[in-house]
Amino acid sequence: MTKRELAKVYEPHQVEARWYEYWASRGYFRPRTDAQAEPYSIVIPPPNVTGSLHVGHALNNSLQDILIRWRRMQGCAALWIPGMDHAGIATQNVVERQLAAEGATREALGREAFVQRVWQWKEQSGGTILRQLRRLGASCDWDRTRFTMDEGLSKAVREVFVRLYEDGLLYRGERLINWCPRCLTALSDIEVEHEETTGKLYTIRYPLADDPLRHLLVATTRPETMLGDTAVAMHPDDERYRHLIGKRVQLPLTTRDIPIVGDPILVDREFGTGAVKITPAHDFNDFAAGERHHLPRVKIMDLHALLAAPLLRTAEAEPSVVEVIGGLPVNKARPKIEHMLAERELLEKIEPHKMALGKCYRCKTVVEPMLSDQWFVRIQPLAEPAIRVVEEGEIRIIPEAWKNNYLGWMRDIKDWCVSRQIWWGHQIPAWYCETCYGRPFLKRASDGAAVIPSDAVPIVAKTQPQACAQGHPTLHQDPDVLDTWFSSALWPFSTLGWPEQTEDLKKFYPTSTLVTGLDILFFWVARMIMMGLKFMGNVPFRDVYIHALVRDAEGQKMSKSKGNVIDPLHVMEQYGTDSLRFTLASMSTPGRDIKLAEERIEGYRNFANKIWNAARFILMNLDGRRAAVPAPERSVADRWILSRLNATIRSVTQSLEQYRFDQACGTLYQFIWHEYCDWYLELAKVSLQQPDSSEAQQTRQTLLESCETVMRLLHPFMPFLTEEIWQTLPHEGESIMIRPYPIVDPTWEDQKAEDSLSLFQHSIALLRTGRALVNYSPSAQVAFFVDSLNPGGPVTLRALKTALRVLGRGPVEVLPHAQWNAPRLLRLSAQGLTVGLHIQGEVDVKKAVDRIIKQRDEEQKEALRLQGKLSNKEFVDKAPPEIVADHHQRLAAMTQNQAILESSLRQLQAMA
RNA sequence: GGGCGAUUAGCUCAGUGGUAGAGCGCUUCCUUCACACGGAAGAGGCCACAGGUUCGAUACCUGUAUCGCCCACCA
Repeated sequence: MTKRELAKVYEPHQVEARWYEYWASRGYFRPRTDAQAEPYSIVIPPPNVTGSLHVGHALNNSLQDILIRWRRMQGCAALWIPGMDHAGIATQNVVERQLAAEGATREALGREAFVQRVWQWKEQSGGTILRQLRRLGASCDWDRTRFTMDEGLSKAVREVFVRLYEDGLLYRGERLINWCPRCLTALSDIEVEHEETTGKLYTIRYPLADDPLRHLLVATTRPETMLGDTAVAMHPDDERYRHLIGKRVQLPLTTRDIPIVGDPILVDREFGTGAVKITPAHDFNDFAAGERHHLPRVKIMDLHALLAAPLLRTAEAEPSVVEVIGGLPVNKARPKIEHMLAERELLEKIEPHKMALGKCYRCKTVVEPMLSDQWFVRIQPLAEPAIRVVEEGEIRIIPEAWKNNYLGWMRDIKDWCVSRQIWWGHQIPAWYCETCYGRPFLKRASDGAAVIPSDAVPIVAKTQPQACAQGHPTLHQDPDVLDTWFSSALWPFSTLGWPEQTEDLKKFYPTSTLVTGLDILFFWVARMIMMGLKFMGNVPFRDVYIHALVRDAEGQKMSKSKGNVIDPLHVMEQYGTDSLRFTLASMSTPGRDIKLAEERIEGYRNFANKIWNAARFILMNLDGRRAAVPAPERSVADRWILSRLNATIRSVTQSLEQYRFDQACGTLYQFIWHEYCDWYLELAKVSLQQPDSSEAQQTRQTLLESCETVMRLLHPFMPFLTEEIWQTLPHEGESIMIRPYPIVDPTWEDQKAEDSLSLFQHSIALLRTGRALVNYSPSAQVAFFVDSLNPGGPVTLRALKTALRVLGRGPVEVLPHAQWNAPRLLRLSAQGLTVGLHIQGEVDVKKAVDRIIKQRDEEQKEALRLQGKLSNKEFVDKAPPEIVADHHQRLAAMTQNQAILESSLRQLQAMA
């Protein structure tokens, strides 16, 4: 396409698809292999295989792509490893829902067929998100795409499991864990979300066993669990109850009586009645208290969180009670219990009470503390070095505010429950010998899986053993799978080929930067640090950049149910990928959530179009011109823009080094729009008026050079637009994305040119203000004077006279203010600069008069303030001299301004 | 209950111990040969509140209020 055919409006669509294909086909996403190139690597936070791109992903991956493109252009061997997470529970839920739609269940299908079905689904519809990342421009090395359940990563998982076990950092045992009664699996502590709710605090009368007419008052929020009580506790130093310790109470609704124990840890004397029921099988505190007092654990709930009749009978509930609540879920049973207690006059009172309800992070079902056999990682020994590397700065957390968050959690970390009672995931590499155990294992009714007894001895191995140590072939593999975050924890080294000692591993581990959201700091980041240190002996990454959460314009979390979701695919379709990327990056202020509104994206779409048209202008002027010898020296304008560009390069690079994407974008926006387009292109037009002059040739060269540099500077942020323009400009090389990133060039720095242009800009601005005050159309030619009271000012202005005339649209004279001699002049003055505008014909000067009066009054006020400060002895003595001098200077300038404004005012009033 | 963060223009947000800034929106003017997804000129702020430090505080310190987030087994 020739340059003249470029459309007036930038159309991102074909451009994006075309260039992405071009980059991919030429292998630019692979890291360069020359030995001296410094490695720079990022592993992607693997999105769920079920996922599709939402705006959070768009942010996360835009930032990663900015970093990786930037470093690649800087000459690093830049590697960005993509991949996906199998997302155990989430994926299982998705496929189960599909089955349900077909009227099937996973139990009916059986484990093997179900897992196969998930794989099948994964091959067909999984990984949509990776295609969407391409749309976003993500320059991942797709040849290295990994999946947490692919062969290599599964091998890494087994290796880690075995070694942790051998090192005594993994154990299996019966503990109270968080149980999701809908997903039917254990959850780790952080997989439980707490939600504040108002419940009720029940005060119940427990009759004393030896004196049933007297009662002990016990407070609880969960009366339905009382059937599992095995003791009542009070503080041993509590005067009210001390005599009761050792006695027993009759447990209402049952035929049991239970002991009264003293427990200073569990009981807070100030709360409730000072007496607490202990239900070791259904409450975390009570479980611990039960251990201290060697209490039995009475289970009254099954895995669906139903108060199952057989369990209730075992708990010695009265038959009539079993009749009423047997088989009911917790929330249905509670009012029945309440009613029965009230009937027996055992309910003292009910008060409203605030409490935090735990919910499953995958399905929002209320979780139950449940007693069961699970695998745990002994976390303390892993946490200690992981704390140290962050404390000592070997890993930097950015913004630093989150560091304490991390350290606080790590210092108080609990053992990690890693077994899940689902089918989709890495099955635990532990086997149990039925023969050695001595009794046949029970079979679970639902799926026929062996129920492994608590005290069975596991054989942990990387591959399935044929027989146990005694030679028995009667082995059963643990039916459970590992927490999905177990494999994610290995991601930075498993994706590089570990446990093999690959070249990639040697070159790219530790990775350079991890870009992620705060929501998975504990789930993922902390665990990667622990596992990296344990298995690689080194940190998994140097920098952790934590970005914000994207919310809607009202600050609400985006969710499908609220209907406030901004779909990045839709946005890219409508405004272009570059606009979306630039918007997200420019809003990435550290430590603050992003409230994303569509208008914002539109604004940056306009920015992209502005750039497009600037480039179009340059191309039009480069095109078809007779070659002239460039002028020996660059013009002031040329030197100025190169000096400003240089400062921009410095600033953008510094911002990127500090992960200040917002600052980098702001700097680029300001420079490109308000310096490059608003001023430089206008100034360039002046010298291009004689297209065949050597000055014009020099300007064309500067235009080309600066534009090409700006494109490279902007490329990491707006990869498509910049490639499209860059390819159209005369250029060297195949693609902008493999050209060097601009570096600061000291020879471009030119403070004198910057000062000159600053004076020029102020003159034009003042003149335009004057024209607006008397309503002159921008095209009308109006003569004007200009004078600078600063030394050197007039010389500078005279040198720029042509530009003043063209941009000021009128004949201009640079003369000392005293020599201005015209009957009708509108004079405006600011900062030692004065402009006088010839007023022609009939104009309404009232607006100008008002404006000048206003300005004069404001300046008077400010002058008085300055005078006051300067006559304050303390200020003059104690403030830094440069500040005092600055105040003096400003006061002087203001006095001059005022004189001019006054005379201007008199003249205008005479005219009116 | 503990910890952290926020409070600046109508909205979304930068920012600094010494003249308060941007984007969007708003008002007025302009279709001038890069761009109306544009240009120009404007209006609009006791920088949450109260104390303190300082010659000087929107910025530093303390407290208060409101909002948000994270953590937490007080029955």
